[in-house]
This record gives sequence, structure tokens and C-alpha cells, in this order.
Amino acid sequence: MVRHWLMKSEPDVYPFSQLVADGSTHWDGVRNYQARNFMRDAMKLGDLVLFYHSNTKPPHVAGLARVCKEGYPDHTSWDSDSKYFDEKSSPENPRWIMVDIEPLKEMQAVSLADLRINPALEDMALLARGQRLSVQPVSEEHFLEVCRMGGVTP
DNA sequence: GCCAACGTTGGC
DNA sequence: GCCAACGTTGGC
Repeated sequence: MVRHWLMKSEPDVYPFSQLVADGSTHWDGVRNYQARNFMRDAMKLGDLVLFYHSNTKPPHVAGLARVCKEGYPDHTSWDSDSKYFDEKSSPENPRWIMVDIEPLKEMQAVSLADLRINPALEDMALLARGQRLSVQPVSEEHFLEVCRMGGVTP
């Protein structure tokens, strides 16, 4: 079964266009346990991803991506030169996990405001007050609705 | 730039 | 195990 996800990236740091240019990327730097657990335990090859641009005006869903490698240790966690360095993580005992994703389709940007006013997305986790998970599950129904709003079919 | 919401840390 | 202090996220 293909699952559906939403992953946040700040476009100043890593925009969807960069993913398209790169062909694929490893999703390093997640340092939140809940998000890590999703990547470690639940994300599977071929799962579909809404690529969301946060901390920009306006925040929006920017494209569709797909998981192309399942969870494995995030090597930046034991790289003391990395801004994601965590002294409690090591190659022998990695604390943080990443997946690889690849671009699937570009889409028309769907702004957060447009998501909010769509009654079909009322229960979407992204829209819940105060939520800030950078990797989160999306129901198939919500996923397809966002795709429709962005003018793509997955 | 502000600040609400949330997660983590560490003293006790 | 509690909880205050602190740091981060991320919309506005």
C-alpha cells in the first residue's frame, strides 16, 4: 500500500526546484523524534510526498515527490562540521534517520490560505493549530485533493 | 520582527 | 517524574 506524506522545506534552504535539479536527495537534518519515527518505521519505497515550502510568502505546496530509498542513518548526525551534528549519535549507534526522495511532478503552487479555505481539507494535520511536524502523514483523500488543487494527478 | 505553540533539557 | 527555562518552528 502506498502511503502519503507531507514534508516541509524552507525554499531558501532547499526548494523543490533544487530537488528537480538534483534528481534525488537525502532528507537529512530531521531532529524531531516523531518525524524520525515516521521515516524509520512507516515510509516505504514509492510512497508519495507533498513537498511543502515553509517560512516563505506565501507558504505553499510546491510539488510532488516520491520516496526512492527507505530509512537509513543520517550521517550528518555524527559529522562535527555539520550544523545537524548531534554528539549523542554515532555510526555504531545512530540516533537520526533519513530517507531519499525524488521529484515526481511539478505542480501549481497551492498556498496555505487556499488549503485552509477548502472544506474538504478541514481535518488535514498541516492545518491544525500549532502543529509543526516537518514530516507528517496525509490521508489519501487529502493528498488527492491537494493534487487536484495543484492541477496534477499523481 | 513578533510571538504562540511546542519540544527538549536539566535541576530537583 | 515534575516542571521551569530555553530553543525552535513557522505563520502572520
